[in-house]
Amino acid sequence: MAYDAETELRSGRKKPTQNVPQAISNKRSTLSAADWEQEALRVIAEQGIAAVAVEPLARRMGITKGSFYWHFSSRESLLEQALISWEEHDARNLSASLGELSGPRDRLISFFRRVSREGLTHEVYSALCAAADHPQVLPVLDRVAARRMKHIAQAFTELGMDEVEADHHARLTYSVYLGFLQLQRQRQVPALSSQNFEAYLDHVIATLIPKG
Amino acid sequence: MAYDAETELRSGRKKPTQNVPQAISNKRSTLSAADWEQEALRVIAEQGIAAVAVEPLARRMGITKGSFYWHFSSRESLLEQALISWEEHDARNLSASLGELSGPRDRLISFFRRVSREGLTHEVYSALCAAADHPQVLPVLDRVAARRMKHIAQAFTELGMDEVEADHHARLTYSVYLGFLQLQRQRQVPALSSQNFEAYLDHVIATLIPKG
DNA sequence: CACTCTCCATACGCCACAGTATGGAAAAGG
DNA sequence: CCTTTTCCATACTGTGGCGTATGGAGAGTG
Repeated sequence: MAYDAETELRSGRKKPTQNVPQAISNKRSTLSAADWEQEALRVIAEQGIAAVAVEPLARRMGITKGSFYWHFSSRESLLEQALISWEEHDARNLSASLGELSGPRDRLISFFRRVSREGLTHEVYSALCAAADHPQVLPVLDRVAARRMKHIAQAFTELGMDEVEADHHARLTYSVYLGFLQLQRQRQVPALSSQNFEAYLDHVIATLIPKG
Repeated sequence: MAYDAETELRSGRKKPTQNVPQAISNKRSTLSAADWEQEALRVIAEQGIAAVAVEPLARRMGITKGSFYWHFSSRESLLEQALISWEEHDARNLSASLGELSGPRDRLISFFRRVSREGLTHEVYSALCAAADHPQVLPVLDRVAARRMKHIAQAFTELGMDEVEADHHARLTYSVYLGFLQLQRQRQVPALSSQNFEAYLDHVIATLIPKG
């Protein structure tokens, strides 16, 4: 696995420690646009898109708006950049998973298991799903979902389904994933590490993935 | 079916037509708290919870805040009342569907088919799911999901599953429903009336519901 | 050393919305 | 008919965020 929760979003440069009592003063003395993007993605994962506000974000980073508007023209452009960055990362994740496993059944199982790894990526995705009405988010969501479902449908085709059935089954499978994310946001799902979760996952796999 | 998109939210009393150029001036000359609640639910369905703001809502109803703060102590209490009202309505829907169909398989199929009817109820639910992080919404979501999943698990039990398996399958089935709502919000789902949708629905039923 | 360019702090104006205060019109009750 | 109660309009304060203007410190460069 090339990415996990730790390395997903490289932890970035921090600020120059001026008068902020945080213990994380290190690295560079100046911020880059990428730093703002990564912090925005963290906020999205933690509190959703609506929480991505310039001034609170700046406070969170121990800095002021002055910096932000030097790197970005507006809040909107930050979102745009952050979303692009995240989407590219997600696309890399997907093709990476394609390369590492050969069998279609393994790839499908890995798709579900991936939920418990890559925490931040899925938290961001979950938050984005919650903002599907946002004009900047919707196209990203569409592309990501389409990519993933195509990936899944391909696997089902390899398992012997015809194209129409594979498409339906891919949509169904992906819906299960989306529904799981929703239930997870409601904390109505067993802990990812519990054995109850493992039992559920086995049930899902047994129901959705033909025994190859 | 006791409720459909038209009668779900009874269209309520409107305002006294003072200087607002709308064509819907009728009925009572004074508003009730219930009118505010219903309008709030419509806004939730259309634009999500965040769009439920006092002044915009008042403008939408052709009235001013003065009215609102006579009926409610705060925006928060409006949300509280509206959510309670919706939850009660949804609970009635559920038990109504329990009464009208006898076989468990029919009840499960009807659960999915119900999505295309009861438009407003599901639009509200979909919008609430998108705001699962909201402290007032979360408990409502929990209760509603729990009720529905219990209902579904009961049907699967009647179809011969043991309790654990029925619970897992109910969670899985409900996840499919939730995922469908998500894809619907992204407009990545065939139109509810299309034959493509019917084909997908057949696939879902064939995959998830044991042939009794 | 002076000069420029990079990055950030500070202060400002603007707007949207929450909630309050108060008065007034119209219906209800006597 | 007069009074009380119900319901709403208007005007106000306060808060929080967006975007702008401007100046200043620090590093890099001649």
